[in-house]
Amino acid sequence: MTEKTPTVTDKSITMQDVALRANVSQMTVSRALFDPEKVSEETRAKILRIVDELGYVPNRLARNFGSNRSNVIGIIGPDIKNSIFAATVQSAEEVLRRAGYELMIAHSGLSLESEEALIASFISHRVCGMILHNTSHTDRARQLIRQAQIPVVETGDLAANPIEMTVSYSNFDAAREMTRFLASRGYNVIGFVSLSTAENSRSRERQRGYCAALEELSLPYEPQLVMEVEAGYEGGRKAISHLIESFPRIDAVFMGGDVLAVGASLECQRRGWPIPGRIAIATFDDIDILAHLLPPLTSLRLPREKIGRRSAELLLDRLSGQDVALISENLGFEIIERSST
Amino acid sequence: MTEKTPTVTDKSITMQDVALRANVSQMTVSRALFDPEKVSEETRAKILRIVDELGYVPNRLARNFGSNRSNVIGIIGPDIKNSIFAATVQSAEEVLRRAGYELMIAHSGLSLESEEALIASFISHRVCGMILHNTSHTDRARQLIRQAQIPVVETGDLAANPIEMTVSYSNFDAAREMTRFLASRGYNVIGFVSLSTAENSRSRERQRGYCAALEELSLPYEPQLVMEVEAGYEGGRKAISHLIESFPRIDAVFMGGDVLAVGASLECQRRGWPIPGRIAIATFDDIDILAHLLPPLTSLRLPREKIGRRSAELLLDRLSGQDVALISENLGFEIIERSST
DNA sequence: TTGTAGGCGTTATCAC
DNA sequence: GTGATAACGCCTACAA
Repeated sequence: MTEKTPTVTDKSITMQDVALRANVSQMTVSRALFDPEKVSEETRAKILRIVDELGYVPNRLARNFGSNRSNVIGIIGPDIKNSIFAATVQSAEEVLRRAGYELMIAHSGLSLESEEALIASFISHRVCGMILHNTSHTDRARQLIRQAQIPVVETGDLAANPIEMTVSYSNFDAAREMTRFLASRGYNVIGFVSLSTAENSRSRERQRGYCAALEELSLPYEPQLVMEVEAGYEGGRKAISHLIESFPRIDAVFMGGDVLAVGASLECQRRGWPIPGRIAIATFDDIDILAHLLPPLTSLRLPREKIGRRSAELLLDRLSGQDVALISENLGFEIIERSST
Repeated sequence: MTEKTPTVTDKSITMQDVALRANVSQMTVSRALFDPEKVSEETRAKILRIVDELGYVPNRLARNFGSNRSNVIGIIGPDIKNSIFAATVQSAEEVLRRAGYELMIAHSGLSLESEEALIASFISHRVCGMILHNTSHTDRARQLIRQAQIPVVETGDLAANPIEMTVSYSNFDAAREMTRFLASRGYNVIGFVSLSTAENSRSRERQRGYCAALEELSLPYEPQLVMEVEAGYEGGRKAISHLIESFPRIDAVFMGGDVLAVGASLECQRRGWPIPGRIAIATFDDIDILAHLLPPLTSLRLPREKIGRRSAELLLDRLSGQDVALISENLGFEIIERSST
């Protein structure tokens, strides 16, 4: 058996291997690859050719370790399947990868302890930055981040007490505006449905916004009009049935979550309750389906993609040395009025 | 200003720091943490106490580098927002994290070249394994993986030519079965709608399955009954309108994608076309909403979570030394019959 | 433009 | 059970 192809070696190729073949020092190979202006045209060409021949791939682990700075950014959210978080991850990833960074991902459920453990894990990996889709953290989590001295962007809500940078819309403002919008359209017995406010600070803020608007509008707060349900279409269906049956005067409902709203809409259709004739429906997060429902649902368009993009950009700014202290970027929202109100 | 708290140090705490405080060598600290049986009860306790006091966090970068084996697994899919991929990521992450691994994530669109670049990037990070939500790859991508000698699981479809391990259901089989199912219910002018088969091998396999079933059933293949549309609800809506108007004899349609099916269902409602009276609808991927539509849609339940879980488990098996060569795990699917057929 | 020396924080290996 | 020492593959800093 002739050996036309080199025998398979177990160890991967290093810069040293390239250097030997090119008759240069290992440092010159390093420069040719990552600091090309500092190497003569000629040697660089030779080195690149050999790199290609050998199929050399730089060892990022060694690079990051040696230079004491990684190109990995960590991102933590409650649930990867969650549409806002998924959009954030995707758009952040696009920006970061183009700039040469990698993304480490983890989900924490809604547990702050779990988030803390994930943060610790990321920091032990020496991530050079983090995006947290959450604005409440354990004390130790905050301390870990401070100690690690890495840039962090919080999203999911405008952090009241940001660690450093926060990029979001305000759940409170958005809910408040939408409630006011419903009132401006003549509805005055407005229900509010969300996920558990005890577990989820975003739901809590939305509920607060709803309450604040009622107060401003001098509308009475009716405890029976405020519900918390389990996630899922079923939750939305049950909620609207319950509201209509237990509080027949209700004329509008503001669903604090997209899936809940779709469930509610479908339940109304099934029951033959006209929207908005019997009840108007408005909701958070303008997911695509809302425009196709019968009738299309009025909703809050959140800057999903932009949140990820801006978060990434701010991280990059900080990583390139810009020493901007506390940043709070309110990306706002938009009320999309459709025929459900 | 008295110094009650130690001055902030820029550099993070190392094993050496712990070792000095504990009056042991740095190696003993390493053992106390990661090989505890090899250290006396007494010294271990002392070391752990000091680790805690100092808030020492092991440097994973250094560990991975020093041991020449990382605890990071890479995962690449077409689109993080895609429901099947998101479920795969989430369930894989749960299994892997429990075993002490991290996840690096990237999305490739549908471009094989882009996937290749991402694979190269992951390999340069010395990921210890990969999950690819795709079964077609460039030659160089395959070569990179072979050369890196890391375990890889392919998902998204049962790979015809697996690199090593593949965990999925068969898109071909599933489409074939569903088409046969529709025929068994008495429908015999069955349309098929999917995303672009040129760009997406999964769509292609689904279309092939549909065609194969027609042939087995001796039903004629009508080119006008087979459509490819853009992703989104709008695509599904346009497709069903077009099919019904241009081929009125149609009595059922098999939507090769969940969003398309929802769009089609909503369009039928809007048009007043009874389902299944005017046209029956069946679809891929039993997303939650299908059960709540009017009428609920018959669909293929895919083992979404299980795909991620099993992929992760197989990787872990391989990483713990089990040298199983080619594995192809067909996780199957299930037809969920609802009133739309 | 190129090279040399030293170090990054850990693990592997061998000695005590 | 514990310690010393040499890697690991690259980058920083300085020298030629």
